[in-house]
Amino acid sequence: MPELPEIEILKKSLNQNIKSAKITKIKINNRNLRYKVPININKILTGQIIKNISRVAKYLIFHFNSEKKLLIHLGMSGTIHLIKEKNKINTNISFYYSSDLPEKHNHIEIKLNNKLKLVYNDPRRFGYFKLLTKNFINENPLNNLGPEPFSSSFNFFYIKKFIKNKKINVKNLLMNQKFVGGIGNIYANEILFYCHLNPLKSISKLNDKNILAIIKNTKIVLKKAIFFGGSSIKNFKKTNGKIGNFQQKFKVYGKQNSLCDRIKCNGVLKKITISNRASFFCSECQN
DNA sequence: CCGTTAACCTGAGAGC
DNA sequence: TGCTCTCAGGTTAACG
Repeated sequence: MPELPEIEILKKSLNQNIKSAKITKIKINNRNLRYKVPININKILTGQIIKNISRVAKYLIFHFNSEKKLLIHLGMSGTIHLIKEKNKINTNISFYYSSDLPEKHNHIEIKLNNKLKLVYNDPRRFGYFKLLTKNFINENPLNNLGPEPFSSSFNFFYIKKFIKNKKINVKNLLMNQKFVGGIGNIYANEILFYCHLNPLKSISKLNDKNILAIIKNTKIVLKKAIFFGGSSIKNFKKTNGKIGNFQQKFKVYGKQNSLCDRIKCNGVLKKITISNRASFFCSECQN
């Protein structure tokens, strides 16, 4: 569920609260995430000082005072909570809005030397922890990602080349992490609305104007979402005590049967399924 | 190689 | 109240 904007917000919150903290102990309650949590993670990371936390696409990367790195992907339902050790009172940082730490599915607990404990909660267990060391550089999932949406390498010529001889629709293109990193189902739908593009449109029929619109609106939508603190649906997400508010700005996601927001368009938003994912669009102004 | 589908999981909500 | 069914912000193995 978390896409680029939500991970970006989470990254900022974590840097504000646990940068330069030292890991004193890691407790694994359940190793069975998408991939098994490394059994030696406690031994490898205990004593490490968190130098910085960065984001690439939908991945969080913990950097330490050594070559080691910890990669975290939240999958569909992963959340990170920082709680105070002694009284278990929450700090204001958790991916979801919740006044308490959930009782179930707290799979990994990382104790820090600043009286805080980072807890990884993930009911569906689609997320995972991966250690990156020199020896495993070839297993780095980041190697398979396309450019960051805000980077200069996500440009007209790159897209021209990427879509050449490919035969998929534009929605699947945006969600393909090898094409561009960080866009998921919500933002793919929203970006296509801003582009006036039907999600089913074949990428072989995209003209130059369409490509430029994709580049421009991808940046606009993601930046706007970050500005509003990400999207919080169902369970609300906190970022330093505030929930994300971008869901209030949705133009199409989850809004089937509503009227199109665009001025001078009287279309009714539709919901269809594309590659097993819900897709929302206005059939009047997205062509 | 390419594109599509099913599978991995649990929980919330709808409908009966 | 409780059962069954569907759906969910992601990724990828397996298949044709």
